[in-house]
Amino acid sequence: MRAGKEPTRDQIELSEVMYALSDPVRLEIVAFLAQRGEQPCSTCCIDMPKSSLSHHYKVLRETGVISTRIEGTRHYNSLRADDLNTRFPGLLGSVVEAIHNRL
Amino acid sequence: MRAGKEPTRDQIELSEVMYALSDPVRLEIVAFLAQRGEQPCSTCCIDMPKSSLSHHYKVLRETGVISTRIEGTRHYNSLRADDLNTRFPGLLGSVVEAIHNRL
DNA sequence: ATTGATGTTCGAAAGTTGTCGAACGATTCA
DNA sequence: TGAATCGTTCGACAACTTTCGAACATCAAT
Repeated sequence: MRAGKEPTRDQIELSEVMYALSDPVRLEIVAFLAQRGEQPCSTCCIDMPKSSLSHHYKVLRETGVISTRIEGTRHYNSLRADDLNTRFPGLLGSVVEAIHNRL
Repeated sequence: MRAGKEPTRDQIELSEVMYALSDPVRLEIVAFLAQRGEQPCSTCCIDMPKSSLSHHYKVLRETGVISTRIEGTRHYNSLRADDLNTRFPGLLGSVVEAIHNRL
């Protein structure tokens, strides 16, 4: 997996983004952020230990799918929609649509 | 990973497709098939042992990304574009475009 | 029949991933 | 200061992936 923190736009790799989106929990997070916009980790109520959830946020962050802004004790996450659309036009949109269309 | 052979259209899962597309070798194969259409394994000249390549084709097949038609000694592979577009509109197109746009 | 061409399958080795509890760090509030 | 909140990090473990050589299966052509 990617090493550093948040990659720059140019550093975002297709294969890594695909990998980040290959886990149901992470897809859930992406769908949540797509629908609600910037949100702290805690508002996405997935029944899972904090450490597991933090792991998934980390993967999304380090692959360039989300960005995290720290404010006080809260970590606000948001999709890097602009960066992703610039790099891979249409990809994020079709993924989000696919998540919402699933049964 | 998925168990059986080729999944039916309804059985294709977003997370599994994303996983299949999270490997550079497999992205290469997908780009190749998108450009050239149905092709036997051997025409996609990726420098790798047969067994490794076969593994990647297997992943693509079992996740529903490609379909394999056997004719004589050749195994012709093609993208399941219709099935993927029905299930996840726009996804395959944006992925293929992204692969071609990469440096 | 033998050989050659295409791919698959098997088994092993090395690396990666997801999950979880426990410990930690930073911030806020009483 | 003390306690609560919000998340991260660490270490461990089981499960899964990637890679590869070797063996195998199937078909075609000699």
